Amino acid sequence: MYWNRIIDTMARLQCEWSKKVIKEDVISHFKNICGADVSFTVNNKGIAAAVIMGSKLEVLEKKYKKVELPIPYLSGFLGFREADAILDVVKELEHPFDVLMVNGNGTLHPRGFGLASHVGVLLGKPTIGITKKPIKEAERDNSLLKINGRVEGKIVNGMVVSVGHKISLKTAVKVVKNTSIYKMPEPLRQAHIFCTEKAKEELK
DNA sequence: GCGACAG
DNA sequence: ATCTTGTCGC
Repeated sequence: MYWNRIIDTMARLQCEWSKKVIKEDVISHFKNICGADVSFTVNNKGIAAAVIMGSKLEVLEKKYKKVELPIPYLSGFLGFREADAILDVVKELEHPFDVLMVNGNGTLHPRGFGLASHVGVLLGKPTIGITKKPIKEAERDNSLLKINGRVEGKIVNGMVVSVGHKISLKTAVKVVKNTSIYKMPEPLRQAHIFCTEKAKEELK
């Protein structure tokens, strides 16, 4: 009964908060890069992990934390499921970082406020959204991805890249290219490996 | 019941 | 996301 109203409320908040997203570069040089991801165990519990890498893609710091996911997965509302978990673990990091990479969309989203933007606005730092496949509402135009007729994402090496916050799409693409060895930027890949490993340990 | 889905 | 091996292709 209340579920439809919850969804309406979340959608309204996304529209409102999307106005806060800055789709321009606020810094020009990216030294330390953070990747954060969440793996699930059971009953909406999971492990959030964050990894910081330096300019030569060396690991500077790794952190993980047990988390609870407040709502089930629902396309278009991933931010309300995972953003707090990611913020919790990222805030425990001691090293500084210039940009955060997240497994999800940024402005390539029906209401311009995917997980990466959600995390970015709440954190107040530059974020980049990266996914393996475009969100269903996206329209493809060669390597460009449009939502509501506007270019908000780009396909790079099979990955979908979009602006999370405080960065331009052009720069976001550049950062992703510079940090990719495999088909996923290293900070995100390491964070993913780390949290799935910890999630499996949790199941023992 | 089946397929589809940003994860 | 997660359950899960080998296999085809570059």
